[in-house]
Amino acid sequence: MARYWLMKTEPGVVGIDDVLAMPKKTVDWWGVRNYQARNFMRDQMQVGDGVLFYHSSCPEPGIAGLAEVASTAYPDRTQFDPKSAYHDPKSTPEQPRWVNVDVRIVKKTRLVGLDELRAHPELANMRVLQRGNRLSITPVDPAEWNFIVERLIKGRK
DNA sequence: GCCAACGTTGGC
DNA sequence: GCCAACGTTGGC
Repeated sequence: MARYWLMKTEPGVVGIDDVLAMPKKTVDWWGVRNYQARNFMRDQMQVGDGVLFYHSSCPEPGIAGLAEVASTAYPDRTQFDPKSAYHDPKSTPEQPRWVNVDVRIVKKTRLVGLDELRAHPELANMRVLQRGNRLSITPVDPAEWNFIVERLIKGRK
């Protein structure tokens, strides 16, 4: 059964326009260094799962588009690169610690900002709206996904 | 720049 | 295994 996720990225590093410019509009979701987020990718994500592509740490935080999981998890290339800020000296190709999936943009949408998300009681339980939330990948309820896609994206302007 | 939240580290 | 200190995230 398909699942739904919200995945955060900093548009100053890799934003939705950067991914649209890539071959197949697909990016490897490198750089996750949190075990809970890693485990979501490793243990639960399946090709075709829905993704809310979220911009964070930027002037306009919010959902910037719809995407989908385009691969199962495989080792994150940056963990082996000594020059990368994401290098993990304790990780080896034989026993990689960090993985990522590929994410493909389905469509860029208008920016659905945090304030707008907060305005709807139907979305009040979303992890991304909770105070102090830091987890970069969070599951999204089917009802929340449907509300956002049907009411906030397709249903408006 | 502030600070809440929380994951990670390391001494014991 | 505990837990204080430290580091990071991310909205404001």
